Amino acid sequence: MPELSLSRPTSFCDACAIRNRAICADLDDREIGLLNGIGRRRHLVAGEQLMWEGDEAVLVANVIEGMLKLSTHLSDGKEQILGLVYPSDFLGRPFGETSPYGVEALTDTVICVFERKDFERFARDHPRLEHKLLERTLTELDRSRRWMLLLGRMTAEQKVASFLLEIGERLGNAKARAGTHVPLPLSRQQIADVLGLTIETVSRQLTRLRNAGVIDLPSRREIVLQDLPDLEARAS
Amino acid sequence: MPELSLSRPTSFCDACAIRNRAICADLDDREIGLLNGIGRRRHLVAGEQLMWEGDEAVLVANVIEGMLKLSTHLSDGKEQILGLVYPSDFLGRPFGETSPYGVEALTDTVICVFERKDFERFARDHPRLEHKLLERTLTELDRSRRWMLLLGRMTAEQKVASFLLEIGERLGNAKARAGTHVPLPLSRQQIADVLGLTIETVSRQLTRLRNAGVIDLPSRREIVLQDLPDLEARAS
DNA sequence: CGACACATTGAAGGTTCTCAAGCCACGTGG
DNA sequence: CCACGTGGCTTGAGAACCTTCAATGTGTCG
Repeated sequence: MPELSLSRPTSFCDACAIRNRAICADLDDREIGLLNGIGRRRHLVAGEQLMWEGDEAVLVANVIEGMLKLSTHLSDGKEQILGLVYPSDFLGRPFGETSPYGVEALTDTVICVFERKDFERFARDHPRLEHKLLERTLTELDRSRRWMLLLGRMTAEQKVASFLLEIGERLGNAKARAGTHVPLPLSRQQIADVLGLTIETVSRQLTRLRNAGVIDLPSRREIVLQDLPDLEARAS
Repeated sequence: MPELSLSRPTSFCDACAIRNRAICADLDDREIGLLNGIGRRRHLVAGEQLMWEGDEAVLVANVIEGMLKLSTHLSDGKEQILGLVYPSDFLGRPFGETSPYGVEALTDTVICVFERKDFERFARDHPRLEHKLLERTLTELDRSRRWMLLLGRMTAEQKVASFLLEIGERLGNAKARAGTHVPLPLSRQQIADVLGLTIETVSRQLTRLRNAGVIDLPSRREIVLQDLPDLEARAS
């Protein structure tokens, strides 16, 4: 922890990979210093559960590296993934007592965690932070509503194509181009749980797309988007 | 407009039915006066469209009376209702350029509208209001995510039962009791568009529930919840 | 190499959708 | 007052899509 030996208490945040994209972006040095005082870094390994559905929401976090899922279950055990969380996204439920979903790391992950109460106090004292959080929450609400259209009205093919486009955009670290190699942080079962399908239907749709030359599947955890326009047409 | 003749510029808000439940709840008299200066009341008749999907988002509003729907369409015309908006709810997309959904009144409606730009300026100057808006947006996000579970993983019967319970809670002006008479502000087609089903499936499920004695359907636009525990069991 | 988890493929089945007809409530005009 | 038309809702039959169940295939790690 060489950061702690510095005289200025800025350590983590200065070197933070998402410093300018997360909700902390608008804070000045003094504020960052304060925030740094109540947060700490934490590593999660793939598959590790950070929060459980219905449990008391004790912490919130910024995602620095890696990817997580938010998910909930029906009484018969069927799972629905409610959201995927990417680097620079905010994680957790401030101003609420219990977590309405479970949070699990899909890949090895680094997050910057805060006690929820500490974070709330800080947020109420720093409107610029709260404003950033509001903008982010509004964007997330739009995103989840677009997902409702997918879940309610799309066919299996449209769902899978939409999913591939989304993941391509967010992980192809640029607007997806033809031939983009995309790492796939989800298993087939998890893709099914995102799309409200079964694992078999997802598998069939993927091989259909591969046979049509629209995508390639070099391994279970990689996808190559070969014909973007075609994929977009199928996602319509 | 007798309010304008008063010396204090408080008029509308003082008499507002949702004064203590909307996002304005935490404002003091001076702030309410300012807010009142940039807002105005507007009436909508059932079926009237307030905003169109994809259009520039020029206004935001508080709902005072009545009910509205947020909806979006697939290219082939299929509609998905993304949310129902009740009295005291906030309406619109602040801090965004275009509206990601259309807004239409389901019943005759009274709203308190603001130019989006005016509202944003006011919000940034009044952190207490922005905080209220944040809490509301977080709650709305939770709600829309719960709806994702419904859309992705529930059977038609579970969807219809869940819908009836939700509407019973929000319109039965109390925690729903057995025998509660619930007005139904949606047509069968609109219910289908909320649940991601077809009108025929909704109709069949409703008659199944009626035949089972769980509900009664005195008219097309009324529902009586007769056996709450049974309905809850079917919604599980 | 063998065991295991995960993924693919196939065949059968079911729930929901589609298409079509009939029903009901309501309003209008004869 | 009743016939009639209209729009919304219900009901039925058949088809489609996705699921379920089951077997086979593939990659990874000891």
